Amino acid sequence: MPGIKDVAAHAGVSAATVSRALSGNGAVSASTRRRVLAAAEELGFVISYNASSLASGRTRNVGVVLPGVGRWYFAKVLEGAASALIEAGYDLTLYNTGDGPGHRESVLKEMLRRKRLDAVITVALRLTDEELAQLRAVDKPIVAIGGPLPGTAAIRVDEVGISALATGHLISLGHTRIAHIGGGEELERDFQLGGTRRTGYEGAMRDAGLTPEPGWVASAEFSVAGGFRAAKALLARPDVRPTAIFCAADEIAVGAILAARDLGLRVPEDLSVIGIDGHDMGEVFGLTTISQSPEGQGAAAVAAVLALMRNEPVDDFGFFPTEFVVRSSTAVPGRLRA
Amino acid sequence: MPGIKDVAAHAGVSAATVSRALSGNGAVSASTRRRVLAAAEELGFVISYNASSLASGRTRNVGVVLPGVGRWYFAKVLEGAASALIEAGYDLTLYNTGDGPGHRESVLKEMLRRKRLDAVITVALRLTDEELAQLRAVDKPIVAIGGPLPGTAAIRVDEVGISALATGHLISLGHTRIAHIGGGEELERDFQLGGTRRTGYEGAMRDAGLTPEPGWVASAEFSVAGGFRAAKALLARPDVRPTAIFCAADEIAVGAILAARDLGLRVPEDLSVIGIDGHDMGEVFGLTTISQSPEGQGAAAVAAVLALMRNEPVDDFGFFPTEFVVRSSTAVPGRLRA
DNA sequence: CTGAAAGCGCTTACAG
DNA sequence: CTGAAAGCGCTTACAG
Repeated sequence: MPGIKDVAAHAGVSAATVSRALSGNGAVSASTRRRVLAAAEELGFVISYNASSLASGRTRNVGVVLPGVGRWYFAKVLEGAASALIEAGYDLTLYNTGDGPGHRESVLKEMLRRKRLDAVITVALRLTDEELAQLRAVDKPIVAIGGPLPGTAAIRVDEVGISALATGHLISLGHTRIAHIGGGEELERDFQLGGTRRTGYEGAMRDAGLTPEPGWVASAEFSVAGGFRAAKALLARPDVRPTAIFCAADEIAVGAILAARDLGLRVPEDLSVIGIDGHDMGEVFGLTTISQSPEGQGAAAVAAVLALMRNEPVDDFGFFPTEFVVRSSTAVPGRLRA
Repeated sequence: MPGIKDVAAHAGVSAATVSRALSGNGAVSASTRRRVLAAAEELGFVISYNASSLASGRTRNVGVVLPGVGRWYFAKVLEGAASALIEAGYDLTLYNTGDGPGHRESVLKEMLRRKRLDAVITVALRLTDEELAQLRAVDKPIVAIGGPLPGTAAIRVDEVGISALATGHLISLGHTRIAHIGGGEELERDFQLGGTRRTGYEGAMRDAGLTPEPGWVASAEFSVAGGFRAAKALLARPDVRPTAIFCAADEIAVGAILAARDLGLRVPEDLSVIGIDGHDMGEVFGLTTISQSPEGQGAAAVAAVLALMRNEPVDDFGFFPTEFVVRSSTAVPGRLRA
């Protein structure tokens, strides 16, 4: 493997000049630069990031910390971040806090501090004060997606707002018997989505003067199976059956639609269902949802992190934009039909 | 940030001894080791991987190259690999060749050669000879999952065998009109799953003396929506309608089940459907499938890579085990019922 | 078992 | 614009 010295010899310049020509840091005459680039190309020179990092303190590597990659939302965020980082010439080191009891601790305590990172992007992570202090001690730019980290740049959608919007959509159609399926307890710790989305639902209900029946605020895993089970329970008793369900995630919503079909209920005639996400599966089910482009969130976090590394101010871009996608799973409730 | 010298001073030994005590390479007396560990702990010492890598040539970092993370299979493989790597104290650098035209090339040409990797795991990647040569030039252990890289350790399921098994299951139930939905063309380039799975299907059909109608071998995106569309087309003409479909992926199979329901066909009474994967969604749909544990494949690849790095021989473990999961989406065809 | 010293392959003031 | 030299923070023969 040729090193910078080989390139220098080949181009008839010093290693320092090669470094400057290749990195763009420092002035180099056009003709010298050309010679250096040609020599590097010819020899197939590839820089050693370790040496470069050690000498410069910059690593060209960004850490992405998330609670799992199996779930749709995380995978999409990761995809968006990976794409943006590769475009910018950065490596992506993946830290999965979710799988395994000690992993979360070892990620936060050790991995992140090994000085191999220029910046950190966290996804849907709620940190304890101690964990946050550890992260900050690294003194690198941090951008949080989803989970607001106090005092940190954040990419986040208006959870309460879109939840109220989704609930309001059902209300405006004439529904009064509206249930909600949110995230389960284990999810609360990190994701904290459940809480905020439920808040939006409850606010919209209250504002409309509606009171959910007991049991209408359920929780489920963020999965089709989770939604299926929760909706089955929710729809089991005909006397207190809701006419609409606002689900905190599209996968839950799909599960709810399947549960309804399973019980012989028609969607949307007998039951309206709305989700949040913009999951690819939504189209097949005609799912009305609020699309939140997780890929876009990942890319936005990368942009913010790159700006912070250049010491550019990151304007507080407010909430990440979402899109209301109306399909066929929501409609006027049956009893109001002509 | 304290360095190795600080620890050395604190423990009253040389930096060399600290290095040996902390890394385990080289002999250190028990009492010295204890003092060093105590000093490191007290100072909150965290090693600089860059410096360590530069000096030793080992990076404690494994690269994982895959064509995307959005698809279920990849996300699960990644999850399994990430978990196993963190357990072993390794970082995981993610390379996504899939998103963006130039990404594949830049990953293979540049990123992988930056000497920041101890080993590489590729997932479902079919490389050109040139790309393979580039990869090999890095001279690090390589383990391929799914996509067989000539001359490389590989984790792979018996694609042809399980496809024949799935098709055979339908045949043994009495089906003769069996269609197949495989992966689309764009998938072929990297995944090459479609091809081998179709081969298994065709072989089983031939062995049973069955000839598929024209149009019964369809292809789709590996997604619910893709399967839905392909199955809709497949089931459109009642005169040549199959009584069973073998789908190359569970997501396709779920799409097929939804398409059947949409057309008023009952599963399994009017149509049997079988998939491959073991997708979490399968249970809700009662999907019969062949489960292939992608997390397990990711973990197995990590185990192989770790062994190779220790210069241990990696036994050719044959095919990665799969599990036949019979649920309610497959049954004796309607016309044979009592 | 331990230490002094060279070296890993770059980057960057510093001087010209 | 360019080069010589020091240094980034470790590891590892080498010598004792």
